[in-house]
Amino acid sequence: MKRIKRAVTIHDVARAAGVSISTVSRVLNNKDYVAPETYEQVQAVIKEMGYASSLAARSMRSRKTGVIGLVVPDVGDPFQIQVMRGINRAIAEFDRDLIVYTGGDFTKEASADRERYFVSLLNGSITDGMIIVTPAANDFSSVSPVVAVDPNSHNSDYPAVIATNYAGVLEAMEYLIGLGHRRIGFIGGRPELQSAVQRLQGYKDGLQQAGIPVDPDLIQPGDYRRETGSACAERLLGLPSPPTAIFGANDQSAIGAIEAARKAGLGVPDDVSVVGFDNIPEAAYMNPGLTTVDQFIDQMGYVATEMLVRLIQGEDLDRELYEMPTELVVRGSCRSL
Amino acid sequence: MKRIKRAVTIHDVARAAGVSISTVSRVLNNKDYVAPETYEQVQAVIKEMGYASSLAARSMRSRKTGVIGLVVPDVGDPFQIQVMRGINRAIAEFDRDLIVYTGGDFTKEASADRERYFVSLLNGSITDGMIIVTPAANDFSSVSPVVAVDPNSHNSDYPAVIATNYAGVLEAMEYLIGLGHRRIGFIGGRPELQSAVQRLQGYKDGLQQAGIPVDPDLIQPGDYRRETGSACAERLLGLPSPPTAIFGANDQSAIGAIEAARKAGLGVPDDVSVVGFDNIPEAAYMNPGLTTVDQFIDQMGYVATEMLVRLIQGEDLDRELYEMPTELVVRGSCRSL
DNA sequence: CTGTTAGCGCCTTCAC
DNA sequence: GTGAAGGCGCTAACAG
Repeated sequence: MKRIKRAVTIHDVARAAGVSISTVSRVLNNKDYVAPETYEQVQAVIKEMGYASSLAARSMRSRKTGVIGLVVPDVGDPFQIQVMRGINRAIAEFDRDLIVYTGGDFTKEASADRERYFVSLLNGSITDGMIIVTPAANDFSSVSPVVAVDPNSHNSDYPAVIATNYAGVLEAMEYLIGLGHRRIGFIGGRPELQSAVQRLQGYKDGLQQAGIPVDPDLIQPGDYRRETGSACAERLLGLPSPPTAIFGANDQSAIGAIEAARKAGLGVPDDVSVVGFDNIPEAAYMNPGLTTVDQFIDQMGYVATEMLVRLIQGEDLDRELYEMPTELVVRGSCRSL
Repeated sequence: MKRIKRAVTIHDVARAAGVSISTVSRVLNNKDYVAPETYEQVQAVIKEMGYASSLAARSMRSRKTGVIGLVVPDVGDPFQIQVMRGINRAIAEFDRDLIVYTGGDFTKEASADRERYFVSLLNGSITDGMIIVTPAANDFSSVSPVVAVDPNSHNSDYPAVIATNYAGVLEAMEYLIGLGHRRIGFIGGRPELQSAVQRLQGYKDGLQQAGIPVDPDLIQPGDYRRETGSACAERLLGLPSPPTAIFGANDQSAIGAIEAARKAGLGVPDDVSVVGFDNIPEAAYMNPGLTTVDQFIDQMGYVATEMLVRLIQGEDLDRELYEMPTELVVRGSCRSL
């Protein structure tokens, strides 16, 4: 490993090239006119010395760094991975760099604090702007713009991208009810997120539109995680009058529900139908495939990045809230009664 | 959103609190003695103004930032996710911050360049040290330490953590051969990585130890990705004399192989036995469970972080190469002939 | 215990 | 075209 004793600075380059630091700075930034031969000269020295300008120093002088920050609660979560994919795509396209921060396993309170900490640590100093996925915190103080993906219920004043959760669930409920299901269980999401609230509402309204009363026993409080989904489904299936279908607020919950069903010796879709929300890649891999509501996750990441870049460039947004249309994807996890 | 017009600096705080900037700096860093009442005073102002010191400025002055950088080629890969989990655990324990960079879909050449770029961008300026997972590049020029997880074959001079790949594969081969398998296919990993080289060698030597000749047709060049594993397995199973067992250089390859087998109407383990390497969580979820070699991935991440922290603190390492012992985990994906 | 003074590495006027 | 000088926000001596 070529471990250099002391970092090579713009000074070193200038000295080696026999020019002043301003000239080096100029060739670095491709601004102002530099004599072609001087340019080549300096470039050669830079390459030879393996010089790279210090992000720290650079960002201190000029407000733009070209790097975007991303805060995700859990890198292991498929939803969040998909969002990252979309962001990565956009990052490449907009010629930015991406730095991501990810918390560990924290309580809701602790993650909110970590999010705030990271925003104030990075934003405006190292980072031109940040994207926060499913924020636990509901306010951030930051010089630079912040965009949320699937925002917290209490920070609707941030620019954000969110799916048409309500409409999506409604469509899926109609499908389920059309199949003849009347007792439909629901595994909720992280209640502090708008998506979770909207999906729950869609569930209730879907029932009501069909004239089916809402049974509180059929609504289990989840948190978008697979294990929790499994536990919720277990309770649902253990009810005196168990549901014939289960709606997971996201695919992870639904997958957990399927696991619970199998563990209880129940077949999907033969004994219980299951529907999810998200359309993560796993949903298609499964056997049978999971019927779910596609919310085009990676596109959400892309759009969020696009919005953030506009804000960074000082442009205005067409709309502060981008609503990603959803689409029901029917696979094999449901059957008609 | 509380968007502040201009970032509040240490100056603003000092002025508001009626003290000098050094005093503010002192309370910030909890160093030197500050009168308790002054301390409280300043803390109050800091909180009220929502002040956060600029990482950029801070890291420019003092060589320590407390943040560790991580470069992972693909955040969507389960192996890498597990490594990150381990790193996160260590980060919390050592009271550091973690910033991760992840490339998009690049060619090998391009990712090597991106890795180098990021190391020089961050290391020594924003970051105290970096961990590189499965590096494509084989050299980095950096002031601050770099530790690799599953290193490139050509940079064995970096501190690194790697599993006992050779021994692990050997053990699995003995198991397979003990089951009566003689024609065993092999799906290789990313050939530039030491792990891939060692695993291939283990495969060959395992065969030879049992007196089974190595058939080149049975060795397919993979790249640790599921899709590639699937394609390789398809070729293997299409051979005039197909293998009765397939060894995937990692679990992703093995899972891809299982998919390919199913697509070809073959049952696992009834028609083909499959073994993987890694023991990613998915391996246990599958049905049947995947027999694989556990390399305690998250522990690798933990150890790498531990090593890096020592290096950052100027301590010496007991050994430059930490070898994580592996362990065969037998599940249901193999059967005896 | 607290304030003053140098820079850290870089970009940006302003002269030449 | 190029160099010199100032300062970004902060910490680390050095005085008091």
